[in-house]
Amino acid sequence: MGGRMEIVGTALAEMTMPQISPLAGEPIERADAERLAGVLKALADPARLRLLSLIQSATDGEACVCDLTAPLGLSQPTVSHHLRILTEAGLLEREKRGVWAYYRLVPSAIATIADLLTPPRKRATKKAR
Amino acid sequence: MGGRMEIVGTALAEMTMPQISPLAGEPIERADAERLAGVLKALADPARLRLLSLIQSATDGEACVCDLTAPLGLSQPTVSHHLRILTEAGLLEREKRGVWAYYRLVPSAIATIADLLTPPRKRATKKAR
DNA sequence: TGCGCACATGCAGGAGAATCGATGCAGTGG
DNA sequence: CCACTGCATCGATTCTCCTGCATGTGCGCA
Repeated sequence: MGGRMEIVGTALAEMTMPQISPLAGEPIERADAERLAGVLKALADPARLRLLSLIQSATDGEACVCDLTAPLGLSQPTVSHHLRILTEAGLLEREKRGVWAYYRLVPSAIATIADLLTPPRKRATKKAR
Repeated sequence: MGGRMEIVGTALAEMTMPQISPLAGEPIERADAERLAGVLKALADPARLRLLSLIQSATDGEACVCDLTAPLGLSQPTVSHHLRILTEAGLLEREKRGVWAYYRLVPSAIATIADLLTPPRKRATKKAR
C-alpha cells in the first residue's frame, strides 16, 4: 500500500470539513476510517500523550526538546521522533528560534478529534457541529 | 510486560472518576498515560472504527458477527478478534442469544474518551497554565 | 574559521499487533 | 444422538513501530 504517513498531516484538515463522525448516523467509509485511525494512532501512545500534556502545561504553552527528554525518561532522538509524529498528525506545530525548536499544540486539532467522537448520544440526527 | 491487556477493560472506569484529562492543567502521570493510550489504541484501527460505526448504525444498535464480516471484508476470526479488543477496552458489550453473539456499544465509553480530550475549553483548573 | 550545542535523520533490534487457516466449543435442528 | 451453524481460540506469519546508538545539519560563539 502506498503512502499513508505522509498524508496524516492533512488528515485532520480533511476530516474537519464535513461531518464524518464515525459514530453518527451511518457507517463510515473505509477511507475515513483510515484517516481517523491515523490521527488516533498518533495519540494512542503513552509517551506522546505525556508530551502533549507536558507541552500544554509548560510556560507559554510551549517547550523545546531539551526540556522534554528528562521528564519522559527517553532519549533525545526518541523524543524527536514522537514530536515528529505528533506534528505530522497536525496535533503540534514547530517553531525554530535560534538553536532550539519550540513545540506548541494546536488546540483546534484535539477539539476536532473530540468532536468526531462525541455525536453518538449527542442529539437526534445530523446536527453537524 | 506483564498484564495490561486484562486491565484495559477497567481502564475506562478508572479514568471516569476524576478529571485525568491529559490536556488539562498539569502533566499527567505515566500510569494514566498508559491507561488512556490503551483505550485509544483500541480505537486507533480502521477495522475497529468501522465495526463501531456498523454496530451503532445497525437495527436496534446491535449486530452479530455474521453480519459484520461481509461489510468489513475480513475473516470471521479476525472480526472476533477486533470485537474482543473493543469489548475489553470497555467500548462494546456482548450478549449471547442462542447461537449468536450480539454486540452493542457502550455510549458512555466513547463520551468519556471525548471528554478526556476536550478540557482545554472551559475547565478552569487550580493552576491554570 | 573552527568548535560546541540543540535537534533531526538513518539504521537496526526487538516487541507488539493484524491477519488468516485450522480447530475447539456451545447451542439448534433433525 | 448426530450433524450443522455461529462464534471463540490457537498457532503461525507478516508487518508495524517503539527505542536507542551513531551520525548528519544548522546555528551561535570564541
